[in-house]
Amino acid sequence: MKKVSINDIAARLGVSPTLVSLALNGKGKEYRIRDEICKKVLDMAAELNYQPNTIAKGLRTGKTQTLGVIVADIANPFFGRLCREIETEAELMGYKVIFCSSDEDATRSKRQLEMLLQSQVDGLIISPPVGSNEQIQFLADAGFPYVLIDRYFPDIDSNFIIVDNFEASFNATNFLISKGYKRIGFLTINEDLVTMHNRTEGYLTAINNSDLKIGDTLLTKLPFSHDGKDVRQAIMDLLQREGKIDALIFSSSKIGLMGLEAIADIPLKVPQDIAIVSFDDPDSFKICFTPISAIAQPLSEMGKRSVQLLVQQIKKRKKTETTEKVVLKTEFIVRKSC
Amino acid sequence: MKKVSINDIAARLGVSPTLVSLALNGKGKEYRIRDEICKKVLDMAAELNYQPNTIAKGLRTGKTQTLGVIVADIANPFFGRLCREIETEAELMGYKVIFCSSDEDATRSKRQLEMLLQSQVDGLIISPPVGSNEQIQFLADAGFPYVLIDRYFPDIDSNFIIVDNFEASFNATNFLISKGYKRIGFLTINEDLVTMHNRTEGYLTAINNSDLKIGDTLLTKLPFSHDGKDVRQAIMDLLQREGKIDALIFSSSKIGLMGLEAIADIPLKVPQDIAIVSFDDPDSFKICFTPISAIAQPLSEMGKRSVQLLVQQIKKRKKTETTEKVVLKTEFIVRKSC
DNA sequence: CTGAAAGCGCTTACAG
DNA sequence: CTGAAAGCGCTTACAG
Repeated sequence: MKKVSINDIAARLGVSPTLVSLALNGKGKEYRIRDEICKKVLDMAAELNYQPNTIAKGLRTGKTQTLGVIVADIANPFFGRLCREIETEAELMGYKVIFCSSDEDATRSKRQLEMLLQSQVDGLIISPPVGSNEQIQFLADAGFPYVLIDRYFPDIDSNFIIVDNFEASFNATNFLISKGYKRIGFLTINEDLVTMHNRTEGYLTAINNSDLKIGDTLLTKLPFSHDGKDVRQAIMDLLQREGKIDALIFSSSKIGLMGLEAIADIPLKVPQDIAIVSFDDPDSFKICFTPISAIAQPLSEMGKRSVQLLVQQIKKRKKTETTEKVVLKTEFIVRKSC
Repeated sequence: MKKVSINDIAARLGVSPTLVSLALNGKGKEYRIRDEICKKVLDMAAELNYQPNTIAKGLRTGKTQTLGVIVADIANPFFGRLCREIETEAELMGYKVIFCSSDEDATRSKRQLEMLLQSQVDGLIISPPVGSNEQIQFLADAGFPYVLIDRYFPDIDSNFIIVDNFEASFNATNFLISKGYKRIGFLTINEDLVTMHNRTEGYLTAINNSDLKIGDTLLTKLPFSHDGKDVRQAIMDLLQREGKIDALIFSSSKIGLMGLEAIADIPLKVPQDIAIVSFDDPDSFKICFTPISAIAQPLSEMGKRSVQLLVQQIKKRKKTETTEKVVLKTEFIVRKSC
């Protein structure tokens, strides 16, 4: 496959590569190139099936029209759908995207960040793992265009798109309280992510504002690395407390999926034995043994806004002085599980 | 963010860029550069936090260490997990990847293919939509490295990785027959994809080899564009045939998910009212009202093999004369739905 | 209206 | 052992 370049077209036509470049880029008018010549160039390009080499262009212009995205795992339904939204919006705005899954591992994300920077991406959308603070600080200091998504670091001034996790958690907990549930458990992970922290705080605040005298006794934090067995064990523990739980909130779809598998296996009947609410809203919750009430995040808006915010930043020549912090609302979808 | 180049290092050290390039690429020994100089270069690179510009390298060498992937939709659990496997294996082999979702639209995939080619990807992994035959033929004619995945075009000699869809479908149908089900429906889409075709053939062959005298009367093909309502309607139709269906096979997880939602809504009890088997095995099938028996594809192996096969092709300088056609086995996972 | 020249940041013969 | 030069395929002042 011999690739045809701008020079080939120029040679065939006996004109300069400059002219070909100008004509091809629609700058014919601007540079007052004769229409007739312009047309000849376009025709020849079509005839030779000319495909511009975008990396050569990128090297010259310093813009690659490529975005880098780092999320925890593109196979996870939450991030997969988010990535899809990002892809679609990016395509609309003329960007392609390189996706990376960090597995919430700061070492991996650091390697991926370096790779993306070396690939000369124009900007980054990142869901930063615990411990990646310096990586983000580096971007901030360098004035490199980036947008954080799903989480942020309170001590680093960044553009970010998140949802109001505190409120979502607070409302869901209050909903359960209003339904008469007395012993409401909360299952989360022991991480320093603000996202998870805020979800826990929302739950605890609702509990402490209520007449339920349970404090944080039904709050369980799973270790950072956990699997289905750990989740099952945690649920068993909550069931064996004096006055076992009558409702349980999962702080993410990942935990929720594992938790529901355990619950089906124990088995417990939902909502008779236990009421369930989970963060996120993967397809599975709709066809679950009992459809699960869910705190759905506005994935489409999150994806779109993050790309828009990023591209806006890329386009701006001077470093932006003020960062934009977008906090979106979640939607509480009540199904039969409570 | 001033980027530091090989020339900056050379200037600082008073040596030539050639030397720096050689040292940085570990060719010091090969070119008998003094160890001492090599070390100085490496130290200076570290000190200046030098990041090689991979697109400049790509322009010069003709290799970008980038793979292009086109699937139907990265948010679809099947393709999302497949992409994740591809990402991981590609990273291991030193490649980054640009993912595109074609939505099974040949016009979109054509645009994406052009974009990827213009981006100088070293190779492509494609799940080609109906009607994209010429796009694939073009790659084949050009001798461009590519691997098809999940489907292929019988009349184009390509490398591909698929599963044995006929056998999977044949076995699953026979399993239902052996369990005593008499009126086994099959819900698929009216597409010309071999994958879907083979699944249908497997079903029909099993039915026709049996004593069940149903022929293709319980085979329903949905229109190319279908939504939950169409699926629901199709199931209602099958239930209203004289001697309604007692078992139903879904030919993909996408249809399965919509079908199960309809079944929960009608409502039908699984497996009492109807037994269910579905192709693919998303998480949701495990926590479904009744866990669903599934035909699981070896996603990890598919992803890994496709990358390996592709990279092997890229590395080979001469065009490969023989293509490799990999047909993997599926795993039939029996759960409570039948 | 059009072209020659420089340069983006690399690598790779080639020469000495 | 090391450097000068060319070139990958573009774009962009600059000159005429």
